Amino acid sequence: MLYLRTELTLGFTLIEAWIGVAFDVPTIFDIAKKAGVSITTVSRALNGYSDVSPKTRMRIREIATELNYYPNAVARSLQGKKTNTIAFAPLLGGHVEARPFFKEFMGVLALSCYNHELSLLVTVAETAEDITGIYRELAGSGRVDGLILADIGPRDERIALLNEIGLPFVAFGRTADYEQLNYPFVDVDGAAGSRILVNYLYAQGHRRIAYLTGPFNTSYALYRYNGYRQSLAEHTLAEDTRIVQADLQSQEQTSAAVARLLSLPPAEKPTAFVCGSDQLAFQVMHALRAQGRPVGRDWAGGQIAVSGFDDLPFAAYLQPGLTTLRQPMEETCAVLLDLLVALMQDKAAGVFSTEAPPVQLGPQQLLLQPALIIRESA
Amino acid sequence: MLYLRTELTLGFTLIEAWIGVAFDVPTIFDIAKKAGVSITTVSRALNGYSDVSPKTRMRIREIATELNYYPNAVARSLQGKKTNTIAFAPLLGGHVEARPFFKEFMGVLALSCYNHELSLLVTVAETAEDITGIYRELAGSGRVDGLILADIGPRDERIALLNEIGLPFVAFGRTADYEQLNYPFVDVDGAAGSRILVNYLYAQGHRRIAYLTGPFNTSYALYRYNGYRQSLAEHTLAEDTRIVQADLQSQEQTSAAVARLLSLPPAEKPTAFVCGSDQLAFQVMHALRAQGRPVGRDWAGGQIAVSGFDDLPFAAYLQPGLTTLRQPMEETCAVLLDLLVALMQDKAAGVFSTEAPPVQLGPQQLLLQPALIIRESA
DNA sequence: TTGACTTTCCAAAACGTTTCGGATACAATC
DNA sequence: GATTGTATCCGAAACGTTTTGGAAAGTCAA
Repeated sequence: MLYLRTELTLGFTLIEAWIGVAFDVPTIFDIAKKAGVSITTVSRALNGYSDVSPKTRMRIREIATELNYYPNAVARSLQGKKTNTIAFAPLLGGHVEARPFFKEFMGVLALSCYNHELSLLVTVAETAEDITGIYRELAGSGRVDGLILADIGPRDERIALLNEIGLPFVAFGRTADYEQLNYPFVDVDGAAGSRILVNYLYAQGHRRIAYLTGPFNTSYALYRYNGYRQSLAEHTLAEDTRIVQADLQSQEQTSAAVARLLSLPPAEKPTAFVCGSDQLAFQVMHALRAQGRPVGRDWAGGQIAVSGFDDLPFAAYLQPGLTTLRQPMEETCAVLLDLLVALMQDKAAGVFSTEAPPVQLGPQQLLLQPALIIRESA
Repeated sequence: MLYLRTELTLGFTLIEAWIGVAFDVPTIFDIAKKAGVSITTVSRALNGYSDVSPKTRMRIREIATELNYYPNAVARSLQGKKTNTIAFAPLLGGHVEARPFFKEFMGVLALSCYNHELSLLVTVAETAEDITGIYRELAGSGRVDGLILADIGPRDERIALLNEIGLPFVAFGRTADYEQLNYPFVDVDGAAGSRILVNYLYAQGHRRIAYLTGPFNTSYALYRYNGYRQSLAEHTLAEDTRIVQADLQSQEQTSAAVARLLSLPPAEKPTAFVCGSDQLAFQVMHALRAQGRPVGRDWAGGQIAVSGFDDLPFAAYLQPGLTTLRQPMEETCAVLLDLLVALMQDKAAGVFSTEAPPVQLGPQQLLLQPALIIRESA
């Protein structure tokens, strides 16, 4: 379509508008005609095959640029070639606004795709039923070469589905049975992160450490929680010092949970609030502020220590700055794509474009380490 | 590909691995063969044409679901049908981490695409040269039906390019010459927003209002700044009360700018810091905190008022909560897609899926209004 | 002069759909 | 019995590439 500026008169009003005019995108045929060769030769010239003379190749190249020719990616993929596109099909139960991590991840993934010379096709699904059709269509349609999974649950029927379909994929996160099902994934060690954090709090003198978390339908939430439990056990803190508020899904629920914890008798009241995600920590700090309770490291002086997990860019701007565990997001996405690209080329994953090689759990299962970022909140 | 679990022996190590096995995705031919009809009939049955008997249609449908058939989207688009996919090709000069709004926008856009039953193809570009090739390829390849533009500059060569190429697009934001070039866009009225805000500050008694902004290479930054200027003029505040720090691109630069403003003699020192974006407001508050200056509404009492623009979800979590202008992001994306969908169908944009109809500047040019969100920071 | 080899090119098939222009069979009408 | 109409189906072309399996022409050695 070529758009032309024109003037239309409607009654008394003069309207300027762009009028669409049919306009042909040049194809390989146009080049062949202009160069006086066959389309085969054009194709092979443009794709760098050796069986075309330098002169012809040059001429074809010139005509191609002159005509603003770009090969039709759709025709190319139909023919069986790679699309250099991967899909990201997150499973969003409704509100994204409540899920800053999703946006963060997608942003970093998009940039990482750019570095890997890939396009990213985002197809949002809401329910698990949707996802089946979406994955099957994605596989059958040849629009993408691979798939990035996120929001992995402790048991996740999606990986069995994808194995059945045969679409190359890499999961961000792992199921509980990852050792049996040898599928490719990259995960950040949530349990290790929680242990590092609890050790740190223990060293600061904390003995009653509360844990706040969202629902356990994603396995990262479980791993993080388990790390907390393990660390308490290592420090031989009794079972009943485990003070947990789970399934927090809104500011209201979080505020209520915080109020409940604060109303415990002095001997049971926690001095530190460990949160399963930064988002939750934001809500917790919001609630504490609303109740006039100071947040900080000085628990003996009545402050309450708060920590998060993720290190969203925003965590640094909070007042006080949020002590949290950094998920190496860029590194994660880079490794995710390294793995996926290798899989799409049917190669074993070898070199990774990250500084430190990740821990290898299985042949295609990688674990990255979170880092404790100490700010003022704990 | 069908993946099978097997055991491989490498030296002494026993490795379990998934072995890829060629596996056929069913096509329209498979269904035709199984149903004993032609592929034409299958196609027409599945697409709801009337020239196929109810019995045949039913049988074909059953076989299709039994075989897990999904039509190949690539073949379909090659044939000239719609792809139900739009592209988002932002122009990122490097760091995304410094651009929370980009991630926010993309997240909301992805969800809005879901509501419009569209897929979103994200192709990040870094330089303006990249973008030419990307747009042309997108247009020629038939992978997408339309395009969403963002980060519009005061003069933006991309819209001329797209008009030449003939790919339907809608811009988020507008160039300075939008009245001459009658291209479709949706924008949020930055100038109006700034005026509302400055009026509010004026009513609060502020007379020396500083303005801090990033570079003026995007036109939203210019519109917002112009609104500030206009509002100062309306209140007959002299030109020399304009205290502007522009081209702020990092925390360091922002901190330096804040220090400069704070070091002005008492008669010139601003009582309010108006920031061109939330991101910048975060940095300003960070700097003020580092210098021990309290942020808030009580300027007579020595507090400094700080405001932002965007209302990122995070603005509410700041301490004190950030007073800012809300960009109606969901509404913007919805209207953007309404407009684009209409354009892709060669129809004039009519009904919008938003509550209040947006202001119409031109035939396909819409302006949404930001809303002042008053929190504690100003 | 022949055969072998190299260089350069191309026709046709294939990828999986949709669509155009009939074709067939049967019923209804004159 | 011929004509018209209707319901149901199908063959073949088209979309724009890549790839396969040669073909033609030229070069070189024997």
